[in-house]
Amino acid sequence: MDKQQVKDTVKKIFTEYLKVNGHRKTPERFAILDTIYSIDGHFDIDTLYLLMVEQEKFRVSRATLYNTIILLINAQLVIKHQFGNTSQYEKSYNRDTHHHRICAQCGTVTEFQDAALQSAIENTKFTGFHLSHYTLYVYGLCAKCERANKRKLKKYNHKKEK
Amino acid sequence: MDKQQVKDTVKKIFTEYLKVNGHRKTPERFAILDTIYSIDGHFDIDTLYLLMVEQEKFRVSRATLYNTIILLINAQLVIKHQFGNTSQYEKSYNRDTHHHRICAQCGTVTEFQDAALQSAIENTKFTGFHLSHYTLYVYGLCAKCERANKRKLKKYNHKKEK
DNA sequence: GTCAGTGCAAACTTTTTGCAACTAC
DNA sequence: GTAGTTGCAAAAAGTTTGCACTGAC
Repeated sequence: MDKQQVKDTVKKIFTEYLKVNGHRKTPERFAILDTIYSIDGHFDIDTLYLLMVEQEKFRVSRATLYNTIILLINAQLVIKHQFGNTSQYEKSYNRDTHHHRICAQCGTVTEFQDAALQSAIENTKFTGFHLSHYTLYVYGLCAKCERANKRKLKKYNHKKEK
Repeated sequence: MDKQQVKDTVKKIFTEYLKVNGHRKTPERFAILDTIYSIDGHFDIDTLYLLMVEQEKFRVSRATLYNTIILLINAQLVIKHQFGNTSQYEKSYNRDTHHHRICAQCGTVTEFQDAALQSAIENTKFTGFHLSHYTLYVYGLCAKCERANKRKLKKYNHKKEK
């Protein structure tokens, strides 16, 4: 599915969501949805705000972005991450499944894919819960930080032996 | 392992961590570690602060809690979650593996366990990354919200037919 | 004695809220 | 016309920072 097709589809889904839930179909809301589906990867509210101002497609306030993104999350068109201290968002429709590997020490986040892992999660049965998506955050030490720690330990042991 | 044994062990691990990294062994730090390992489940900084004030064991400032918890995370004795807008923490040493099921609509978080899922994650091979722990957040609709949405949809379709 | 660590308050950042103006229905 | 939505600014909530004081080494 190409980008424009995805945009058309999510617009349809959002329109239906708004109708069913008695919300108005404002131009701001569709401009926000369109902009989000132009972004690859993660973004935060401020980035989205600046991007929309920059593109001059449609000027919206931060408050409206916060309001609208809640609707999009409920409509299952956007998912929310919370790495670090600002909320990160990403489109969720027609997006490849991926997991996040986070260094507990330096905070670097990298994406990875793993078919076995994916099917294990997707085959998990839930009762009284209708699965829509999931986020797996794997924490550990990246190679760089692990080396740094080993150096520290070595230095300390060396001192102790003196 | 009983609670006191766990506390003793983590105290030893933390002491070693402080030594290796050239940090001081202050009474505040050990009081914080001890309090955290008395808490079952999640907590946020404010809850921890109030708990320590209440217990009158050791009065520490919020700033010290923030400072210390970063050390504990680096020492891999505490893990950080970010549901909602406040950071949540939990002890990580000798804690049962569990996953989190989150309702995308009402935000309710429940823990669950699944052996197949756990082994799939733990058997995933990483190169250049030393796994320490992971968090799996499964999002979806809880039974309650799903029912609510179906009612809304029905109401809407009913209206449309008129 | 020295300097890392602490407490306090102020600053900063992100998100939420109140209210008047606007507009989709 | 009317109620939901928007923009703006103020407020709230969580976290970080600066600085003087304290205490671990």
